Order: sequence, then C-alpha cells, then structure tokens
Amino acid sequence: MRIGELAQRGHCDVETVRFYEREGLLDAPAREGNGYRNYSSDHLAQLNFIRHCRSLGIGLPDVRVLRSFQQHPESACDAINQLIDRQIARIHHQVESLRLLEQQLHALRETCQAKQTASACGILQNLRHAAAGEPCTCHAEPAAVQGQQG
Amino acid sequence: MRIGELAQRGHCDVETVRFYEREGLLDAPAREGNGYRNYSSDHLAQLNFIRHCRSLGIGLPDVRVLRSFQQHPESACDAINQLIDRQIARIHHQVESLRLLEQQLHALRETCQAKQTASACGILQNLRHAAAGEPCTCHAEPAAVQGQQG
DNA sequence: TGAACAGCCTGTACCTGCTACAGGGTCAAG
DNA sequence: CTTGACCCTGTAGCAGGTACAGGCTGTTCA
Repeated sequence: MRIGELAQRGHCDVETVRFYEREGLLDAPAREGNGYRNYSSDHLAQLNFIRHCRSLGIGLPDVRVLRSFQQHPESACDAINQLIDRQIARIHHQVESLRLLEQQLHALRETCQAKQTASACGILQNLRHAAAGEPCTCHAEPAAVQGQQG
Repeated sequence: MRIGELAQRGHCDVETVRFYEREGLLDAPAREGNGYRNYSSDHLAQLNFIRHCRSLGIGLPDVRVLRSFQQHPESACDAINQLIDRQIARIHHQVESLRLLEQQLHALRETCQAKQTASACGILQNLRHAAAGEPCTCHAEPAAVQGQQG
C-alpha cells in the first residue's frame, strides 16, 4: 500500500508517517519505480504499535526502546516494567499538578460572577495583587480556597 | 535594577526575561550608557503578573490579552471570565485524559508482575496485540479494566 | 492532446515556552 | 593586567509533530 492508505489505516497524518521514518521508528519501506513508498502489512503493525504507545503518552525515545525489546524477545522484561512504572509516575504527577491548577482556576473564577468593568473584575484584581506580592485567592491554602466565596 | 536582579526577584531565568521582552509581554526597559537594561519596580510587577498567569497554565497569547485588559480598565470583564472559563475547560479535559491514561497504564502494568523474557512479557504482548488490531488490556472498557486481574 | 486534480516526493520552516549556547563587551577587585 | 561576574545580540535546540513550497506522477474527462 502507499503512504496515503497507510496513514489512513493507522489513523494519522501522511506527514507523521514520514516523520516516524525519519526518526527511525518505522522501517523504511521499499520504493516503486516512481519513487513512491510501498508499505507491507508489517509496516501497518509497526505504525499501530507506535500510535498505541503514543496514545499511552509514551515518548518517542521510549517507543524506540520498546521496539528494540520486540526485536530481542529473549531479553529480560524487567526494563519494560521499569519503563512503564516511570511512565505511570510521570502521568500521576501531571494529574496531581493539573488537579491543583484546576482548583486554583476555579477559586480565581469565583471572584467575578457579574458583568462589570475590567478594573472592578475580581479576576484582574487578584492577578494584580499577586503581581504586587500580596496574597491571591487562587494560590491560597487549599482550606482557604474552599471558604473563599462569602 | 539590572536584568539579573529582576530575574532573581521574579524567580525566573535571565533568558526568560529577555524572551518575554522579545515577545512583547514585558515592556522594553530603559538602557544604561553601556547598553545594559535598567528596570523599574513596575517591570517587576509586570514580570510577576506574567509568571503568576503562567503558573496558572495560561498561555502567552492569553497573558497578552489579560495585560491589555489591565491597560483598558473601563472595558467589560466579560471576556476575562470567558478566558478563564476556557482555561478551566482545557485543564479539566487534560485532567480527565490523563486520569484515563493512568488507569490504562496501570492495567497494562498489571499484565506483567514477574521477571521473565521480553517475549513472555504481558506488557509487550498487549502492545503487539493492539498493533494487530486485537483488543488490549489497556484500552479495554473501564468496567473490564477493573476486573482484568483475576 | 491537454488541462485539471489527487496524490506523492524532498526539504525546510513553524508551533509552545522556554533553555542553552557562541562570541563578544563592561566593570570592579586583586 | 588578569580574573570573574555580569551583560549584550543572535541563533539553535527541545518534543512531536504540522504546514508549507516547489515539483513530479498518474488518472480522468473533454
């Protein structure tokens, strides 16, 4: 199959396929007489593998590592487990940070409910105060965040 | 004050300050006779404002928008609220995606508990199956994810 | 015969939000 | 007179693609 079909079946962009080839993640395919790339079903499996890893947030260097494990089936899987564990820790940390961020944004948002002028807007006031080094609603202690509304 | 002091007081890198100036987020300061940048306390407030917004995950274009609101205090704050609401929605979506991702990684991780060879490793098997279009543990339905362990 | 159009090619620039140099100037202390 | 801290401009790099420019190929329709 040609690159367009591969991309479609792999649910990604043609440019992305070429990018993966350049990055050495996807084996370079045979070429037709006119120079067009000609892919086999194995290439589709490779692409699906990459996309699946990417959908799990695994970075390209780690995808490369996992591919190399596939090519050496006799090697110990210990490193695979560690790779996934690192990934889990990373994602967990991101989730925690973003949850905190969401709380902060909600606290900030609640300081302005009505339509008014920018100068009276609690959101801008908060941001201004924070810039001046004064305490702000959004970065208050979690307990204070809860009770900030009165 | 000079750029080093400003950066230190704003808890960021000297390069970052210059970057903000290039991007038009921070007003260009006066220059000393030798060409060194000379900042006022207003610049520090500007920098703090930017850093505070950034700590809330607000992108540079939106920081620019917020700054322009500060410069036009008579304008309606409606757009500010919408900006923050969009930000909340974006972060919320990210949190949800990452939580799902974390679940998927845990499900994947539980398919391999022991040290074995890569070919027998449940994690790699899962990834291979997914690449072949077969169902995988990690992207199973949430209910199935819970009960996958037995 | 030819014109339009989809699809492919290579190569390079762009995106975010910085970070990290290279290569050079300034200024105070020892 | 040298060392070292600080500053300057300009450019390249990171991840993971995305988006062209400029050109070739191959089919279809008139």
